[in-house]
Amino acid sequence: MTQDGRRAKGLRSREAILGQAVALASVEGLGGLSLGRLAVATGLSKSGFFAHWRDKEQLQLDAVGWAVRQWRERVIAPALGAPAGVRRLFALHEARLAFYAGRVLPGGCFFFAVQAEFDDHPGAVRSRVAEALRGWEAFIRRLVEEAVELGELSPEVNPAQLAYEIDALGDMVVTHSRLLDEHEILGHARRAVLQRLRALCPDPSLLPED
Amino acid sequence: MTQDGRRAKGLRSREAILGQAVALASVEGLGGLSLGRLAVATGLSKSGFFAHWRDKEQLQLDAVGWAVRQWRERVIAPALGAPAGVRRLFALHEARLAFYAGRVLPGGCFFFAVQAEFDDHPGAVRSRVAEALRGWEAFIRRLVEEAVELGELSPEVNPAQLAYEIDALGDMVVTHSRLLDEHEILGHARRAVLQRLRALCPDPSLLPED
DNA sequence: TAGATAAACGACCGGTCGTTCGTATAGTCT
DNA sequence: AGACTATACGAACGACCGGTCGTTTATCTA
Repeated sequence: MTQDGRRAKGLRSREAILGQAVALASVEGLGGLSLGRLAVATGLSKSGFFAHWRDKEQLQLDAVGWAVRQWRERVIAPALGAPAGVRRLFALHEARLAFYAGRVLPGGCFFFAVQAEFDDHPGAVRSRVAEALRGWEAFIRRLVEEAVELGELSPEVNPAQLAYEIDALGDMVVTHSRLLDEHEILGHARRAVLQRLRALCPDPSLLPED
Repeated sequence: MTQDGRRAKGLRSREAILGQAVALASVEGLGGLSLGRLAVATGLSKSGFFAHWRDKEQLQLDAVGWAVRQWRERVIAPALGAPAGVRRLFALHEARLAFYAGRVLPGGCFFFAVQAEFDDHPGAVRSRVAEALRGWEAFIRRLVEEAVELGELSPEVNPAQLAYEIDALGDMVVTHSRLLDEHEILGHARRAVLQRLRALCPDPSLLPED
């Protein structure tokens, strides 16, 4: 319980480095993440890293963990502020779009970049990323099921199917908004999910019209 | 017009190399595409490449061009075999899913990998990729407009909006099918577009039920 | 105060990267 | 036959990569 100034400083360093690493990886990917450049970005020396992580893979794994926490705080938590049901489902979609539009990460989305990079590279990092993705899909599915149970979505809805649709319509914003017209793409992504939910909702007045 | 055996051989080499490059880049990305590994995969020497391309960027640009041609042959052309309208639109979606499911490229999709990689890296490659993406989106949009003109889609349909949805629902298959259950994801992607089109189509019998 | 410990550093290693250069070979043209 | 040219090669380069090592500095503990 004694407060060790040394360990506290180390913890601060780790957190700062992981934040930078996630931001950098959202642009360059976890593989293109060079320890040298990361050192420059954090004002530390390259060799100093190995006091905190055994090798690059450990840093990558911790970066995934850090990104999961960030996603929970910036996307999931805000959505949980909305009332359960179809409104919470749409709030989740909007929170995600806001995360992208707000340029929280310079590359848009850590997970998108890392999924595209590691889907064909078996290993510990891929396993963690797949686990995070499964958790995310399961979370959306649960919100769908909640909405069905509350009678706010048609009972004929297939939760896994709708979860895939919502996720896909949001995911594609990351690259397309950077290669095409950002404002237009964000509008398409928002309206696509909104109209889909309104069509399935017995009481569309729960959701904005447009 | 005289057939030069030397140039013919060079052309064959270039085509073989570009095919390998596109396949490799669908896994590693265009940046992670190492000339050394590419040389081994094609049975040539690394230095021999520079007889064909000034530098790596030229090779990358040609690889994008090759991938565009491949996409036209393997996805767009088959779809054009279907009658214009909503059936052609769905045939396009199915041809794309077949391209992924058939493992034509080991990484699933060249464009997906390259878009994720270059959306934040300005330069000639990014410009070409963005141009290819604009062309692809415009193509889907045109098929939507055709279907509307033929009365096979509700006149209230926003073509750009629907094109985004179809593209997004197909795009996300690339990573998700590799990180989750492939068969399930393919089913979600297929059914999502199918049901969306059937709901907008005055004569749903034009499309399969499921 | 002396010893232990954690954080961070500079110098350096072997390996791979993209690229250059000089050269050999084989097909084409005059 | 001789000049020319496209293809391809081996050797070598400078830059950068992930990672190791020994050391210094600051802090905590006995």
